Amino acid sequence: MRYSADHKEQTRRAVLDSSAALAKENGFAPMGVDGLMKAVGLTGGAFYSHFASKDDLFQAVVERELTRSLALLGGDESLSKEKIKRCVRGYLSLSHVQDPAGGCVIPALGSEIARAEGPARLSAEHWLCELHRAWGEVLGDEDLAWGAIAQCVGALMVARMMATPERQQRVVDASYQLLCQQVDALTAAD
Amino acid sequence: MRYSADHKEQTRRAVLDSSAALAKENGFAPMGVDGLMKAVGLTGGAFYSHFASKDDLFQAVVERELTRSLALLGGDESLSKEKIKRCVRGYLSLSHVQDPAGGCVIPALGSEIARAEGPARLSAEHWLCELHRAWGEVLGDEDLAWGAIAQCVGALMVARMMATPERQQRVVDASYQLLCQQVDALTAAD
DNA sequence: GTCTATACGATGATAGAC
DNA sequence: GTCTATCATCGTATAGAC
Repeated sequence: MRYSADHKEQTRRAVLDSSAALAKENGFAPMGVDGLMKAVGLTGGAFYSHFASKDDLFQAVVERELTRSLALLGGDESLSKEKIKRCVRGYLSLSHVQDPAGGCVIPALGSEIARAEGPARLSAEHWLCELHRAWGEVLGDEDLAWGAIAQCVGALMVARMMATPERQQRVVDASYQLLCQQVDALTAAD
Repeated sequence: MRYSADHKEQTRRAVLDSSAALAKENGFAPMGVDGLMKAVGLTGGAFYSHFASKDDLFQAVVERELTRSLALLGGDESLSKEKIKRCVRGYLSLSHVQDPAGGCVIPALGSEIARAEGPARLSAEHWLCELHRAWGEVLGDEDLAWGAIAQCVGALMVARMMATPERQQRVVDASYQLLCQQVDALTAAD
C-alpha cells in the first residue's frame, strides 16, 4: 500500500481529536464534514475512509471524550476524598469555563447526547454511572455522589452563560465551596 | 388590511410558542424555517413577516423562555424558603426530565446560548443573575443560591442522559434531597 | 488513503402574485 | 399576511482517478 501501516490509524486519531475539540467548541451538528477534514489538512472525501457516517463520528467522539474524562476524574484506583476535591477544583475553574474545546464533553455536548437515541447516549449513561459508583464508594454517600456530578456539570454550564470572567469565576467558586463543605461534613462524621 | 389588527401578533406568538417547544426538544440549530412554520399551519415564506432572521427568532425564543421561567421560579414577591423548595421539587421531577419541550430552556439550550455572543447570551446572564438575587435574598447565602441553580440545571442534564426512568428519577431525587438538606441547615441556623 | 468531481437534498432568505 | 417559486449555498455521501 502507498501509505504506511499505521498511517490510517494516525489519521483517524487526528480527525477524532480535532473533531472532538471543534464539536465541544461549536456544537456537533453545525460542524460540516468538509471543514472538519480541512482542520486536519485533508479534504472532505477522505472522511469516509475512516468513519461510516457523521453519526458514526459522533459516537466515536462521545466515547473518546467520556473515556478520557473518566480516567481523569475517577479512573484511578487510589481515589480519595482529597483527590476528588482536587479534581473538582480543576473542573470548577475559570480555565475550564473558558476552554470548552479542551474540557469535559458533558457540559458542552450534554443536550446533544441526551437527544441521541443510539449508542452515544448509552455510553454516556454507562460512564456517568461508573463515575457515580467510584465517587459513591469514596464518599460513602450515593446521593452526594450524584449531587456532586450534577453540581459540576450545572455550574460549568451556568458559568459559560455569563458574559464576564468575574461572574464566571463567581459561579464556579460558589459551587466549589458548597461541594467542599458537603464533603468535609461527611469526613467530620466519619 | 386583509387581516385583522391583532392577527399578526397572534401568529407571531404562535410561531414563538411552537418554535420554543421544538427548539427545546430537538435543539435550535437543526430546526428549519420551513418545518417550523409548517408546525403552525403556515409555509416558510411567511416567516419573514414576523422575524428578520432565524437569529432574530433565537433571541426571541430565549427571552420568552427566560422570562417565563423567572416568573415561575423567582418572580413572585412572596418568595420564601418553602416556596423555593416547592419550585425545586417541580423542577427536579421526572415529568420535567421527560418533557424538555415544556420545561426550562437552560438545560435544553444552555450550550447553544453559551455559544451565542449576541443579545441571547446577555439575556441569559441577566436572567440568571436576577434569579440568583431573588434566591440569595431569601436563602441569605449567595453561594448556596448559585449552587442551587447549578444543581438544578446539572441534575436535569445528567438525568436526561440516562436511558431508563428509574435512573432519571434517581438523579433528580438525589439532587433534591441534597438541596433540601442545605436549605434546612440554613433554616436551623436562623 | 486521498483527491476531485458530482449527485442530491435541505437550508436561509428573497421576489412577486393574491 | 400568506403563498408559490426561486436563488444561492451548504449539507452528507458516493464514484472514480491517482
